[in-house]
Amino acid sequence: MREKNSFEKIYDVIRQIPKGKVASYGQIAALAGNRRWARVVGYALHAVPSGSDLPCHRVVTKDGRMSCAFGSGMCNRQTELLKAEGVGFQDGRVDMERYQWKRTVY
DNA sequence: AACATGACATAAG
DNA sequence: CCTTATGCCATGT
Repeated sequence: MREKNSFEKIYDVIRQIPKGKVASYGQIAALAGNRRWARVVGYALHAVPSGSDLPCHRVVTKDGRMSCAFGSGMCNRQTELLKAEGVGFQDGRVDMERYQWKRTVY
């Protein structure tokens, strides 16, 4: 099974997301190497193997909202999980300005 | 190889 | 705010 490079990078980036923070698809895609991978990121999460440590609930859209396409209406569950991690929500949306993970760049 | 679909982003109306 | 269109990449049929 030859793992695709893209997926590995994407998974790696997502795994680096600290607790209590969230990252958007575009953000992850950009950190993975290309921002056009936003779709691939979504596909990667959909293709994530079961039992992975991938905090998919920390991955949100640019609106700070999930696409509700997780399980069967688990979208609300993700929000709860994030709140439990200390992420603040506003109007059903994450306060991206405060909780969007900003990769410590040097 | 071709077409269609997708857990997205951005632009334009 | 919503819909439509385009881009980009991967996967399934």
